[in-house]
Amino acid sequence: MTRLDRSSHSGGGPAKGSRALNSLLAGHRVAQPLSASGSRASVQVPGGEDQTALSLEECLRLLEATCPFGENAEFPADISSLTEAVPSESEPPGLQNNLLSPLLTGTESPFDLEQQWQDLMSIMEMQAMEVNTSSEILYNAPPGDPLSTNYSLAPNTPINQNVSLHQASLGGCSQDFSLFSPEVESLPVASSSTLLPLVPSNSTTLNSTFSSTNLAGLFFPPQLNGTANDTAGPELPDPLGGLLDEAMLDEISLMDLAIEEGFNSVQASQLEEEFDSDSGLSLDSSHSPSSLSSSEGSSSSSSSSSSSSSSSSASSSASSSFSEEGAVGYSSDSETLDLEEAEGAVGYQPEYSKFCRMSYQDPSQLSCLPYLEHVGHNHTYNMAPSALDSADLPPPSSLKKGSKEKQADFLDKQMSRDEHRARAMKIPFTNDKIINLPVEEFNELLSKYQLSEAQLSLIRDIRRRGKNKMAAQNCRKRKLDTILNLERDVEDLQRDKARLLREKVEFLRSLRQMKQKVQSLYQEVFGRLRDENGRPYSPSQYALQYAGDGSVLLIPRTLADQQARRQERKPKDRRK
DNA sequence: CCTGTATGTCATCAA
DNA sequence: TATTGATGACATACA
Repeated sequence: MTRLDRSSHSGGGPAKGSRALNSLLAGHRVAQPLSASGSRASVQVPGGEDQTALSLEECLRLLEATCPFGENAEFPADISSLTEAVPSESEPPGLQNNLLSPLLTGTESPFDLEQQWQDLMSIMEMQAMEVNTSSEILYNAPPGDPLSTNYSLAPNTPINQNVSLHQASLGGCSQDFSLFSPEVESLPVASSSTLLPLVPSNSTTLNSTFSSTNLAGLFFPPQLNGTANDTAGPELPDPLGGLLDEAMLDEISLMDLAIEEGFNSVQASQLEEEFDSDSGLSLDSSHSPSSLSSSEGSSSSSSSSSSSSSSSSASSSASSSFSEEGAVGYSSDSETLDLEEAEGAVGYQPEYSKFCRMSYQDPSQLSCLPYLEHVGHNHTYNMAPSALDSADLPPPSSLKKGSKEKQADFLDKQMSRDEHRARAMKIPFTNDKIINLPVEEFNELLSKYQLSEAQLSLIRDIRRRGKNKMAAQNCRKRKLDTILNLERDVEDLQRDKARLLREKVEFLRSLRQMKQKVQSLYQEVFGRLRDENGRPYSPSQYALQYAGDGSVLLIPRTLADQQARRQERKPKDRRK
């Protein structure tokens, strides 16, 4: 938000006195030559007298450049009442349709700026939904609402001490940001660059919307305009004004903070409503890491987990399965095979299984699996499962028996049910081979042996189950990864949302500052105007208005309001 | 005992 | 058509 910061400090507060005003204006020095019309800014009284009280042109250009918002919709009350009071015939020539043109002429293509503004507006519109509740409240706030109070307290506002500036500064400014935009685009003022983001998106409507702008109506309090105040029409809702409430801005900032820094319980409660629509996925930051770690480890540590679980399980289960299947002894070859089976049962990763197959060809490689090292010394799984089941291992003759028993138990625990079945059915090769060999090799292997139908059926089941087991593990891993990715996406989106909200708050803050600045400048300019008798003009009777040729006109409020009202109608007619 | 988690298994579909 | 992978559903073991 550097640009906003720059914009905010570039203007500073309204200056008092000509010197201060000049310095203030110098701060907004317009680098670009005057618009095509080149006419000097002038203050015109409808009577025709041309009273250039001061360099209004620059002042008002500054005003425009400083406040790219607002439209004639600002003060329907003033407009409507004044329109009724003043006949249109009294319009001074050149007042219509040329209120802004000088400021627009010579304007360079503002498309890129417009694009920026459009982007901003789209973001704000999207997010306006989220703050709608509070916004609506503020939109409909009565004239004496906190907002009006807030803005009536604008610093250095000599004219409107007792005036509520709610309408002037808020009512319409947020309604249409296009009001002053042309200046911003056309004037390469140092400060203008800081305002670029606020350039309106629709430059084509600038002339129409701006031409009728009644600056007095914008910035002078209804209290000063007796008739207008009484006949105030329905206020147009201000889509942004409500957002400017300081409390709400702070709230949003807090929410953003909460979002960015993770959701603790308190913050989560604050944001509960905000993120109610989130998916059922747990967004708890504390949850994510744990779930992530668990999932990450699900595959990599599957072997250890399975081994630990099986080891912790009672050996009775293994021995019972042995008793069920009641197979008999294995050859020494089958011992090695069993070792592999144990591996196959534990190793879930396909790579691991392949490695196990290699280890079959070179059993010494088993040593790389620490928990299988002592398996190599276990000779008990040569015994029939029934023998193991009955716990009648070699006669209780020596201490070795105990260790062998343990090893046998350990191995049994490593064996899957299919491995036990395979052993029971005297399947002459490892489950790992059964499962992982390619079809051709698998069929080749089967053809080498004379296998019974039951054995073949078991082998096929083992292969099917083994493959499905790995598939299930992969499937679960994928599922976890998907969930994790989704959670990450949600977090990213929440971060983006928080960032956008933060930007929105900054924009609104900047906007409010600019509104105050424009208001002060207007009052400064108006307050320096003097009539032929050297007396100041009454804000209740006169208003400043842009003319299309770049001049600034001092016109009766009634007339200005009438014009504003007329301009207000035009868009509606067009819509029809 | 209940509950949540991890894992294996089956059924099914699709490639 | 057989094989294989993916996945939902269920069962089981376990903490």
